[in-house]
Parts: sequence; structure tokens; C-alpha cells
Amino acid sequence: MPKRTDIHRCACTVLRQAARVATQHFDKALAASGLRISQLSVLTTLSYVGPKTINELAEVMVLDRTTLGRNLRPLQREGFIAIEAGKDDRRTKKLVLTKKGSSVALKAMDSWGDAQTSFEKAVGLENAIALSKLLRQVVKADYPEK
Amino acid sequence: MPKRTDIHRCACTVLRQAARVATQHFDKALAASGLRISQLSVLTTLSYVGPKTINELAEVMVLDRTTLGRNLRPLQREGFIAIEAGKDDRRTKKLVLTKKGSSVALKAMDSWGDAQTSFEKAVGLENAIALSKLLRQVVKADYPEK
DNA sequence: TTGACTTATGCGTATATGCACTCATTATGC
DNA sequence: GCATAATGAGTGCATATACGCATAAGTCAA
Repeated sequence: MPKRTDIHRCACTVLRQAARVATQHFDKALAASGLRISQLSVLTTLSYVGPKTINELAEVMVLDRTTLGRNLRPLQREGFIAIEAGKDDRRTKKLVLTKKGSSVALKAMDSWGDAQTSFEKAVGLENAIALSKLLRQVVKADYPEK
Repeated sequence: MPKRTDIHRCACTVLRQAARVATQHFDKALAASGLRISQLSVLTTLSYVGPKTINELAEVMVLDRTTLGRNLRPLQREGFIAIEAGKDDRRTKKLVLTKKGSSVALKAMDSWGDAQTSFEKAVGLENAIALSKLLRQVVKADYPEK
């Protein structure tokens, strides 16, 4: 079965495994806040970049726009974000962080800090720093179409 | 909003982003084979470790057992794996790679090799090697419960 | 102005992910 | 042997992910 090397060296599979492990670690730490890391990242990114359309925010977050669109649902339902119709362009929808959303995210950041610190402890601070750098390269790299 | 440092340095978020990017890269390369990287990893792991129960395979793959259970459905439907009742312990279900599954996986490995090579090219071979090593540490690390 | 093209978003479908709870079966203690 | 505990797997629920298609709205040229 193995060919080139075997799939245990698959960059993608180990990336997915690590993402699962990290997600569970962070989600557990965030549980009390009622937010998942995936949701907290939406709120904090929105806070950082300011009101944006779905397409714009999806681009920033390196996320498919249809995925982001659906991920917004729980956040809107809980009143953490508001979705306003675009003024100039009526096709667009402006995503705005509400006061409630800002407050919840701020509280969650305490737990996030704990999770980040314990992550850095678990894998080693130097390793965590090197890892983040490499991961940003993976995100930014160009993958030619065949 | 930002607290400790800001969430743009969140180890988990960048991990998830990179996993998404890599998954799309590999899934595109594998499209012709009809398999996704998530599915190919099940088949190759099963091929490597031999017949296993759901719990056992889930453990090896660092995947929740209920997730694996559901992920098996398409593979079973397509006849790539067979699920046999356990002989000794009737609670268990042995997962077996079929000839068809083995054949499909073997073909897909060509495309996987292309994807892996182009990934290594995109991020740099040295970086890819260092990254895999770090990711394995993330997977294996111990994350104490608070 | 109107027709053609582009763009922003939604929806249908399918898979991926994991928690809480349940059921069936096995193991254990007495 | 039997009551109880432990274990393997399934289900319900909710969220995450992205592709293809559809729709609405803006842009631009003739």
C-alpha cells in the first residue's frame, strides 16, 4: 500500500489531528464562557478589523464565505453580533460586534489566556512560537493548481 | 478587547486555519480518486495497522470514536471497508479494508504524493519537516485538566 | 435604457467533529 | 449464579466545513 513514503507522514493528516487536539483543549478551557474557540475567533477578529461584510471577514479569517455565513447564526441568535443591511450596496450585510458580544468575548479572553499559556507549556514555548510561524507560512503559501 | 496578547496569536486558530488550507489543497489533488484526505487517512491507517475495532482505530487516529463511527458510513457504502461483528466480544465491530478499498487507496496515493510534494514545495521542504515534527508534539503532548 | 456581466449572499447537500445519553454485552465481586 | 460495574458502540443534537447552484443587486457598455 505505501507508495512515496507512507501516509503517516501526510502533512495534512497530522495538521488535522493537531487541530482537533488543540480545538478540544481550547474549547474545554472556554466552556464556561459559552463560546467555542471558533466563535471567539470571529468575535475578536470582528473587534479588531471593525464592521465588515461577510465576504470581507471570510477573507480575513481564511474561511469559506458560506461557512462563515452559517457560523454566524449562533452568534446572531445569542445577540453577540448584529447583521445590518449595507447602505451603499444593498447586496451586502455589515457584521457588527454588539456590546453584549464584546463583553462576552472580553470575559472569554481570560480563559483563552489560560488555554494559550497551558498550550505553550505543554509543547514548549519555543516550539509553540516556531509552530505559529510555520503555520502562518502554510496559510499564506501559494498552492498552484496542479 | 485584546488582553494577554491578542487572539491573532491564538495557537488554535492558526492551527485550524492551516488545517483548512491544507485540507483544501489535498482534497483538490485527490478529487479524481473520489476520496477526501480524511477518508484516505482512514483507509491507509487501517491498511497499516490491520483489522481493528472502532475504538482502537479511533485511538490510533486521534479521533473521537463517534466521529470515526460516522465517517465510516460513506466508506462502507462505497464498499471500501467491511464491518464485521466481533467474534470473541459481540459488542465490538471489526473494521476490515476490502480489496476494493485497498485498490482505491493505492490509486489515490499517487495523487497524495503529488499533493505532499507540492505542499513541501509551497512551504519549503525544511519547513515542512520541522512543521510535521512540531505537530506530532502537539498531538502527543499532555494537556492537564486545568 | 436595457441587456450582459459581475458580485454579494443564501440554500441544498454532504461530510467532519464531539458531547451527552442510551443500549447491549462483558467483566467482577460476593 | 447474580447483581453491579465497566466497556463497545449507536443516536440525538449542535456546530464546522465547503462545493455547486440560485437569486438579488450593482456595473457598464451599446
